[in-house]
Amino acid sequence: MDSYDLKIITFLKRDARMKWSTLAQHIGLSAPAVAERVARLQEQGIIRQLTTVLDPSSFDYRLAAFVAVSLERPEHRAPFLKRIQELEYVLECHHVAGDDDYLLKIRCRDTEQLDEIITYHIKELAGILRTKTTIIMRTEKESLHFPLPEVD
Amino acid sequence: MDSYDLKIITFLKRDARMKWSTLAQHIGLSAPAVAERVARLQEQGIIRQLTTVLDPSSFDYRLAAFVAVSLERPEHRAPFLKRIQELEYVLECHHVAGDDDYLLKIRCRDTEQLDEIITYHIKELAGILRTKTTIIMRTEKESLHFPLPEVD
DNA sequence: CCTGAAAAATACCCCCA
DNA sequence: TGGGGGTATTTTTCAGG
Repeated sequence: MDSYDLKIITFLKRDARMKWSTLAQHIGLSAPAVAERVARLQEQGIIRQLTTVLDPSSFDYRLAAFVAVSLERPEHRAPFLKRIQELEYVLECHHVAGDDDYLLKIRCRDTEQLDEIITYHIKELAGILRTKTTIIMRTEKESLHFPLPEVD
Repeated sequence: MDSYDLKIITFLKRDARMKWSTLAQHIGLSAPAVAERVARLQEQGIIRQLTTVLDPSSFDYRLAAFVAVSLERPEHRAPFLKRIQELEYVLECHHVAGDDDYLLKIRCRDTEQLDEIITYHIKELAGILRTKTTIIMRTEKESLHFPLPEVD
């Protein structure tokens, strides 16, 4: 990955549909070269996906929450993680250090739906010691993009 | 927003660069109609952005952490939020209910850099009562995409 | 990685329901 | 108002160097 790749990525972060030809002009390569590099970056997994970020409130997702989960014993892990992958409302699941084992980020319609998800889809599993729910009242910043090395 | 829009969004989530013509074929509209709808969805803010998701480890981001922050008094909020917007390593900032005031998600190189960010860029501010750092050891799931209503 | 030609997709027009 | 169709133009793709 060289500085051309970095420049390409920088532009594609802002607009994933930018035309190869205009992108090529900006960075000083030909369009085929740019297309080839992007294909390679995708194959290498450096670019995970070119995707669409939607506005949650437009789809009636008005609630977000973090839910900390503690498991009783290690053997409860596998079924828990399987369930987490199935639950579409659970957007993130991180194994964390500290008092609790996992920290989930959940997005759903309202508190009633959150209650349903936690009570009937998570706590219902064997080996859930406890859950600790933290409601998000306002999201002040939500970025996908960590800083990239500067080029030029 | 009708079922055509939902179908369009569903495809664009998977591939933001999908050609209007192929997308149009899939959902049963003409290419110009699809292009027009996507432009409208962007104007309305339903589509926030067409962007690129990168692999953090490819860019030497090996550490992620949640940092809970408590502020002394409400007047410390504005400068805190301003600083948060400036700090590129802070990807998310949520105002939460409960013991702490804000929950940040930070992505950086290693623990030393995390220490530097917390100590010299966050704790350094006036009115920071305390911070509580939770290291993410493994991310089991990390999705941008909440479930959309089914169509057809 | 570039050039150049073939193929494809897009944008813009007007027409229609 | 919102979608279809046709055509000029742009863009992408693919070959060869």
